Amino acid sequence: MTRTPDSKSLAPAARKPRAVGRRPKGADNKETATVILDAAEKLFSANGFYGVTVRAVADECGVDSALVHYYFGTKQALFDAVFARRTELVNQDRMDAMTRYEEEYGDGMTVEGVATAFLMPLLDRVRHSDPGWKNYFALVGLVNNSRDWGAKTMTAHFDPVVRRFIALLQRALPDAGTEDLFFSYHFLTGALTLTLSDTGRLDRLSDGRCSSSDIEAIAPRMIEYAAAGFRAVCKPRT
Amino acid sequence: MTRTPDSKSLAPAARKPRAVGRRPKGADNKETATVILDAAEKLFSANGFYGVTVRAVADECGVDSALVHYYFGTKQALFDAVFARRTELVNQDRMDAMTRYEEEYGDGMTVEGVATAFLMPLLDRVRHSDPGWKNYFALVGLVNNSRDWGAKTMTAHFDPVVRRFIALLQRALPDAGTEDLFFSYHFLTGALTLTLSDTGRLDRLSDGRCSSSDIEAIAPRMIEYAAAGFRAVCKPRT
DNA sequence: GTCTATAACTGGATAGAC
DNA sequence: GTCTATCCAGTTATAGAC
Repeated sequence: MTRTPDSKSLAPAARKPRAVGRRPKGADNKETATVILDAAEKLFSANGFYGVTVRAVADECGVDSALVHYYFGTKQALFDAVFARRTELVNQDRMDAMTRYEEEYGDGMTVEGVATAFLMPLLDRVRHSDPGWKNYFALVGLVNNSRDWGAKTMTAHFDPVVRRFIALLQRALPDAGTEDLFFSYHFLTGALTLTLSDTGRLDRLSDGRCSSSDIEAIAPRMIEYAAAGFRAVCKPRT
Repeated sequence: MTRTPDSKSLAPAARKPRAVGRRPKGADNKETATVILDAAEKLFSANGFYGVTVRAVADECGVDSALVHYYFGTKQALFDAVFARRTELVNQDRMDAMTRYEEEYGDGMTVEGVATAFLMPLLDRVRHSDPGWKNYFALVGLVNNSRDWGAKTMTAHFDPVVRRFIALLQRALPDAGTEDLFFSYHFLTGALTLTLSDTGRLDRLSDGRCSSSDIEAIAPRMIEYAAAGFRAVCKPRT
């Protein structure tokens, strides 16, 4: 991998020289397993499953590569652990937010309100939290656009929260056809996961005027855009 | 890679047993280079750059792995050739379509019209063409959601056509702020590239009622959705 | 729990016969 | 142009000392 530091920089970052001393203990002693997960999350989000070696993960966090196997077994299991760790947390929050919103507004729900409950627990974490969350979300964006295994992974982890979202939308837009709702959701999730991927493309394209990590600017626009889109597509058809 | 046919099927398809006879010549003699590009396109789109080996590409099309190096040099160069081959073609068509639209409608351009000129040359190829185009577009979807090198690759290949698109939108929506236009474009391209990725997720989520490869159903909705979204986000702000 | 050492194998790439 | 044979760096994973 380090054999092609050439042309397009498709290669992962050159591996750091093996950390000489061990990982410093004491003051900053997150559990070793957590340290490994954080490093793996960062690298997987940038280079995907195959673009990361167990050794690169170990070197990234100054831990011996045998320890990675000690804690997680296989590389695949490490990947799965990375993906699952934060998914549970954020999906629980999204479920709760949607439940609260439905209880409060009942038959007066709006597309904006439902979308806010669905999106904000997620976008809030991108906004305030440690870089670990950003890395995790970038990984979700990458997985969501990967054929076959990517879709299977998304389905396995996100179906319940998405079905709940669509059910609420159906109540907010009683005349909407089911297919229109699914397609509209598809457009929303594409916009969302591209934002989460935070590739820097928008930044470059706009000559720095806009950034895909500027959640303060993106969140209200995403909700406005999606709500208008849903209403346009999900109107009764002839 | 074939070492983990376990859990999540994150592993690429098990390699076929080496084709015994050589690739059949005569009747079906596409150029060898083309055959290799098609195979590489298919595998890269499913598994990304690192998830594909030169040997897997060679086996996929019944060609010797040394031949892949003979024609393309490095694996990186092969990837670049795959990406560039169809990009030129489709972008030329999109440029032409936007130019024709502008010439015909001038100051009477609509968001729907501009979006149609931008999107349809691309979506038309997904609809009617050989599976090679589908594989290529899935690869674009994957690259667009990859950090760093993905964004750089997109910028290098797609910036001119996107800047042209945004310039036309600015004429169709004279009151729009530049940032609102960029963010709205960002949402559109997220929806587009998720569709192109054709991961099968929408199909599964909707229990088969909708498919991300059903372009007849998606294209009009995508244009409706995006146009409504652009108008909602790009209105004059206070 | 952590490290060293190494087994067992896969990867990209090339030299050289035909 | 095409194939065989091979080099060797880098890969996952484990056994076993501390």
